[in-house]
Amino acid sequence: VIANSLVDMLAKCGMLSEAREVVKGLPVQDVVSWNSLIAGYIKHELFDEALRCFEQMPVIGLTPDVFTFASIIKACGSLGASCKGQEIHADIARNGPLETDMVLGTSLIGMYATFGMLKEAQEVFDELPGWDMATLNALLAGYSQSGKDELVVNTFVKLIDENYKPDLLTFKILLDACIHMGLLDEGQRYFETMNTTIATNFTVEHYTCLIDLFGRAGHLHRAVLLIMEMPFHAN
RNA sequence: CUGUGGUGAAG
Repeated sequence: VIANSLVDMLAKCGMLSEAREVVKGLPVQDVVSWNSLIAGYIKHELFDEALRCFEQMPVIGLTPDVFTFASIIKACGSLGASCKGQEIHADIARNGPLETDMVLGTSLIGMYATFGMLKEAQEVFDELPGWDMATLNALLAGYSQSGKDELVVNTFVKLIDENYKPDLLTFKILLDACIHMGLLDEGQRYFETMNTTIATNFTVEHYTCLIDLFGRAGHLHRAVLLIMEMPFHAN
């Protein structure tokens, strides 16, 4: 247990060969040691190394668990490995109970979103027993990435109705969609509504996001106006 | 309450 914490720490710091050595030297390697290692590889974007570990697990008699799958599905997404990802998803589906895990579900949604496979993403979403903001953001990001800007906005409205509390990423996706559609006014209106109605404490980050989008969309004037309006020091 | 997992693109 203590050794696993060490592995995790080393892996998080990017000392991956050291982490691997520690795992190798363990008298009993369990699934947690390997999960930590895999998560480390992914954190440092060594996705194929993560996949290699994943394939190695059964060989040494370890059964991947829900943690392993959540990580490895993310790796498949980052690698653009859609076949591998779907293959692993099929294994997960065969495993019944895993399918209802929200974190794993979110990871799957994110993966399908990056592949532009909205139908699959939606299916995973619909099967889940519950959703949190990460799940919803993954789905919204998928819509956005596939150019379904109206769907982003509609879903956002629905989500507000259902009392979800959007976070910074939600705003980025929403505002991005608005501006993509050329709906600058709507975007800013949502922004202002959110700023006042919804009990969200807007930070300088939120403003930065909208300002950035205005600037990028070629509306420097509006960006400057916003900077002057915001209740912070410009930084 | 022994340790490990999830949320887009751009910059």
